[in-house]
Amino acid sequence: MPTINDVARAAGVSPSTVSYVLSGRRPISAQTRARVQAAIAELGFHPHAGARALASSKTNVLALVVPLRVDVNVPVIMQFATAVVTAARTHNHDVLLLTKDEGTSGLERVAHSTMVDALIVMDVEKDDVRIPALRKLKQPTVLIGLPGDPSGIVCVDLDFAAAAAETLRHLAWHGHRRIALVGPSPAVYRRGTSYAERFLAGFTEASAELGLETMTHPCEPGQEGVKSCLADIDAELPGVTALVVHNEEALRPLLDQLRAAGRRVPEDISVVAVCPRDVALGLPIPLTSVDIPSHDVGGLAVETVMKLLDGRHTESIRLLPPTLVERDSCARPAV
Amino acid sequence: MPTINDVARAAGVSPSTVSYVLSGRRPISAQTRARVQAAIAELGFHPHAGARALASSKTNVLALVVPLRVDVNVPVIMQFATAVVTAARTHNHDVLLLTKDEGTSGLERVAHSTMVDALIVMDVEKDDVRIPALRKLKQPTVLIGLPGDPSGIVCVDLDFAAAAAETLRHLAWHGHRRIALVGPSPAVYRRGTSYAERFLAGFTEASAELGLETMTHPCEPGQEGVKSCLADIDAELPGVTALVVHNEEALRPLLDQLRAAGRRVPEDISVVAVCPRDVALGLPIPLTSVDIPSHDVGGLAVETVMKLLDGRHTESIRLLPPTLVERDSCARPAV
DNA sequence: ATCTATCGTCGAAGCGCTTCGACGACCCCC
DNA sequence: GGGGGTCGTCGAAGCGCTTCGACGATAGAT
Repeated sequence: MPTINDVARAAGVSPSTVSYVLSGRRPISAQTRARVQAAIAELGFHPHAGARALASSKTNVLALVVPLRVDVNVPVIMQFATAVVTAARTHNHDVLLLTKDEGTSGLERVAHSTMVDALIVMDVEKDDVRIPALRKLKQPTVLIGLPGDPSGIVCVDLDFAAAAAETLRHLAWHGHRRIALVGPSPAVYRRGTSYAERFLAGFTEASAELGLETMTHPCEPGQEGVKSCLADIDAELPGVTALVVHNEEALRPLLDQLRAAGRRVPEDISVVAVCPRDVALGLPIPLTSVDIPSHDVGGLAVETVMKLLDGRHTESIRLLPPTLVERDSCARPAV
Repeated sequence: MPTINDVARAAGVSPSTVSYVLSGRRPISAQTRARVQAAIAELGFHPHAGARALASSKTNVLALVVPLRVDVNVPVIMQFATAVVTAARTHNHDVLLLTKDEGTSGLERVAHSTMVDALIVMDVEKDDVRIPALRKLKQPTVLIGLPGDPSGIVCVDLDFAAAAAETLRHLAWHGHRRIALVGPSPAVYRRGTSYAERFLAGFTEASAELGLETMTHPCEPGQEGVKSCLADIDAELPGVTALVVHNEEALRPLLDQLRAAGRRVPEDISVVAVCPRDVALGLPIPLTSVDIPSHDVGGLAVETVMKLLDGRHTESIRLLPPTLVERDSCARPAV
């Protein structure tokens, strides 16, 4: 492995000049720059990351903390991850992958040992124990999600409250008045996962504003969970003409159950989902849905991190506006 | 951030002594060690990763290259990734996440700049362009999968040929004689993805050994793909009593199609799948399957990398034996 | 023509750690 | 009781890079 000294010698300049060519932090004449670049190319020089980090206090590495719980949303997480990696690369950064189960100590480890310049943390909970630790780090942090007390930390996410309102507005516009929300599993609510609560709040509020008759119900996973959820809904709010489903796993069994019960979608009952685009498209009936834009959120997280690293200002909460895409699962209610 | 000098001063020893306490590479008296450890704890000292890497030429970081293609197997990849991260952590290593789309240059970048000690590469293809580049790196590499020419590189994977044999043996034991393989999509074969070919080869060979009447057919994704695949199978090998499905995405539509055609599983037709356990369990009928043990393969990859880093010898190809798990999708054929 | 900026380059210091050689102190054995 | 080990510790030399201050050269302003 050639070093910067080898390059300097080959180009007939001093090492610092090579460094300045690389970083552009001081003006270098065109001829010198060309000679240096030629030497770099010829020797196949790559600056030693550790040496660089030591001298500059910058690693050009981001930490990404992902949940490794298998129970939910694995593809979504993977989408986030690849979006983050891809976006980070456009800013000349790499990504160190951490799992949530390392907890607070994992964050402190990589931060204190200066392995990373900044952190992106997914799957934050309402009273996430990691938040206080993150506040103390010298590296900036961006959360994907919204904790109970976001003060001192920058957060990005989809605007789930707006997403809920959007689904109801769409259904109301189609003429629906009695609508039920099939929510995530009770475990998700128990964990205090913020997007669940924000969606719920948005749903309730928009329902009141639009003067709709609605109800909400969490939904356990599996065929059984969906079955009992639907039964509860029929009992509590008979004559429901539309369902808003904020639960990826329930989608497939839900469609199965409806079909088994002889209720056609969308003729007898409309369905609007909140899920990633490919899930909405991968079902027997392409679902009208508010897409969860993992890719965009991941990209936004990286952009925000970069802003912070540049010392630029940024709002402390950035919510992406939802977009509802019409597909085939929504119609006017049967009279 | 305290440095090793701060710790040394606090403990009343020299920096090198602190270093030896940390690394254990030279004997240190119990008292001194205790004093140093106390100082470390009190100051909250964490060695600077860059400085360490510079001085020791070790980063304690592994690169993991994942495909970011969305079309296949996302959950499996995520399982691999978390398995790798978890296993790496038990060896005191972290994981840098790279995407396959950075290609050869991404590998060279992280390797030449000494960001990582070793690489784990997923989704290798038969004539993977990255292989020659990997051979040239000074860092050891472990592939998950098997390229056409694995010479000079260590590979780990599930033994897909044995898995195929296992499915046929199981079906034959149940009394099945006419069996079709529903394979991955043609795109997978075209790409030269080794597990597809190895499974196919194992299937054909075991079929001959067991004297079965079999056929094989790739399967395009989606309901349509499955439909036409089943039609082809019925045309080419009428009276098939069992299907071996080596195609995760096809599983669900396949069960749908069979049901729609009034063929009950397992009474009218048996199905054995090759897929991750949770996929096999998540379907309407729990499927008898050879589980793809992402977790174990990921762990094995890390163990192998560690061996190589320690300079220990290891076989150049390590295939995990498959295990078939009986569930509810297999029965004796109707007479 | 003189003074002051700016440009382009160099040299040296230093980032925080590991590691090698050295050196007492101590123990064991003949 | 002197020679040869091992034990426990220190000092110093780097690892490869960035960055600061310095300095000659050139250019612009007066």
